[in-house]
Amino acid sequence: MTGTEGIKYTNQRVEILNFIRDNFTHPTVDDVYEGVKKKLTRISKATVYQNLKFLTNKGLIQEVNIKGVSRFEPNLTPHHHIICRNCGSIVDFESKELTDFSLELIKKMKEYKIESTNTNFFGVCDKCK
Amino acid sequence: MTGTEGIKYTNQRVEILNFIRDNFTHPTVDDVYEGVKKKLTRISKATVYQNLKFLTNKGLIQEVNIKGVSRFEPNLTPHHHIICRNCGSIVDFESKELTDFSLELIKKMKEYKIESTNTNFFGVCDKCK
DNA sequence: GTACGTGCAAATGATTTGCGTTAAG
DNA sequence: CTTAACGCAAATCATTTGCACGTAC
Repeated sequence: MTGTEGIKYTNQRVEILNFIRDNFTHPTVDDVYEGVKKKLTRISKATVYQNLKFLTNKGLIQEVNIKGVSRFEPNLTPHHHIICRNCGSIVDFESKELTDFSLELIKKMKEYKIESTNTNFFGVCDKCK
Repeated sequence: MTGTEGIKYTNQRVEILNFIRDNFTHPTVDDVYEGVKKKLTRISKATVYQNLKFLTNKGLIQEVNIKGVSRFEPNLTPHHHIICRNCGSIVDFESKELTDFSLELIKKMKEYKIESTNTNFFGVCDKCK
């Protein structure tokens, strides 16, 4: 893993990182706080904020903003999201095909140097149908 | 235009709506407030918030959240966004081809009833290159 | 005339910051 | 030992709400 040199692995930081790595539900700041607090009862929310920013900057986790809410995920590879407008659940949608198609299409826009792309799908999940 | 019956067209509401209809830069709440204040100097920010929500609910404008910031746009048709990571500029990218491709692809996910889709492109614009 | 909208100030909620203390390397 | 991280409380910033007054229809 690159960028991991010189990181102080405090208990708090490790628990936050592990929590996100074990969670594919795209937890919010509060989700992370509540989850980590079960092990580290004295952790403060400021520490959670600080570490989520830190880990994101280090590229160890990724931040996604969905409908104005910050969420965090361990999946660092290019992918897409399917979002249920009823229950708010979010699942990853891996499709290199879609990523490639999007990037190919955007090449026509010569004014831009595009670096990444992602597609959001909004609809209703199985449970909510 | 549907849904426009029974709307009280106050000065404030009309100016806010016109401001967004004339602006294709995806203004934030503050951008709208500053812009409309030039004509209606006594308008309050609460009124701007209330009307942006109101107009969005009525389907007269659309809200997009980009990197955690709420923005508003007059473009009601399905489209995509190109975002410069340097200057933050956002431009619309019309591509029925991409929308259709995305929707076709997602049909394989039988668990979901997808209603809409949109793609964000991140990169560097001409000026910032 | 009535219901809805407005402006203002206060309330709420999310996130950041300052600072004295603690712990990783 | 030294520097970065922690916990806590206060500060900041975005957004919402309560209410007395104003205005569209």
